[in-house]
Amino acid sequence: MPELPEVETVRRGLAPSMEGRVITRADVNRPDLRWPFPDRMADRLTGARVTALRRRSKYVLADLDTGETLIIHLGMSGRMTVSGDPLGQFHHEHPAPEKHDHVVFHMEGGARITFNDPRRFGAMDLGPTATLEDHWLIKTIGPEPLGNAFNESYLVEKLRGKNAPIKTALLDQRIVAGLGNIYVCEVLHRAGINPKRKAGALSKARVASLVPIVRDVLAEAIEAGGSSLRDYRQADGELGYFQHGFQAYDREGHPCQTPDCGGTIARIVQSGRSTFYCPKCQR
DNA sequence: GACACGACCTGACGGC
DNA sequence: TGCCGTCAGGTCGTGT
Repeated sequence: MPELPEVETVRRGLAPSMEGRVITRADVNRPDLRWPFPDRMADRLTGARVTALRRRSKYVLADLDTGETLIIHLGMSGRMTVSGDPLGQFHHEHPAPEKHDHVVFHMEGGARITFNDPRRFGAMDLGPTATLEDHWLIKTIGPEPLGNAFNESYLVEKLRGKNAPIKTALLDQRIVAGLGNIYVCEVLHRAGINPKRKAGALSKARVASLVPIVRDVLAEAIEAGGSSLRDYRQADGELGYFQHGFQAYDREGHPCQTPDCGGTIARIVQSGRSTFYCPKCQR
């Protein structure tokens, strides 16, 4: 899926066409994605003005002037694209509808936001804005990695005594929000930490070293517009470019780029998911 | 409680 | 060409 950098890129792409504008109509083309849509979702969205477009972890949050917030998750293959915005930077023409266009928002001003998700692992829900942090999808999520609450002492404390591999721990959204398979691989490679190491057995210094690396990797990926592998597109349909900067992810058999390492990137499976790492320089 | 794994879906790709 | 198996950016629920 889109991980945090991809979701942030999508949010930034959608904001000019959504923030401050009224949803004049919502086409809901099926009853559910991962879960059933909330009752009367189309009715509750129609006529609502989007007062702010935010992000929490991998969720896009559209605050509405009705007192509710639309919660959107892109799952593994979700895309949100803008078309027909005469004031924006996007294609003026509306493209022909495609298979898997599940929800379409028609915005005041002519823009159309299309949510397309072939695998339907995505989700949408509505919840009261005032108590959004208590929403069941949000309440267990850990701190934002780019915020102040994610710091060295927090991570040291959170990983203390953990038996799970550090790779698995960093994927755990309760520990830190927004990291997915790609960026955890990249972070551990940059940190020189073997993904199989037990999280609780790492020294405090090594755990602490992860914090600035997590921030750097995510910030660089956002700057590059995210990573485009298979399904991901930015809101304007363009590709992200961070995949060209991958040091480990999807590079099995390729030489490790770490200076003077000379190792070869390997692929293993942890918790059912591919891990890419260099057995020579990640210890 | 902690952890591993299956399930949810569709599509792309490689091998035969 | 076409079929089949494998894999994919996530995460909830279940079993151990």
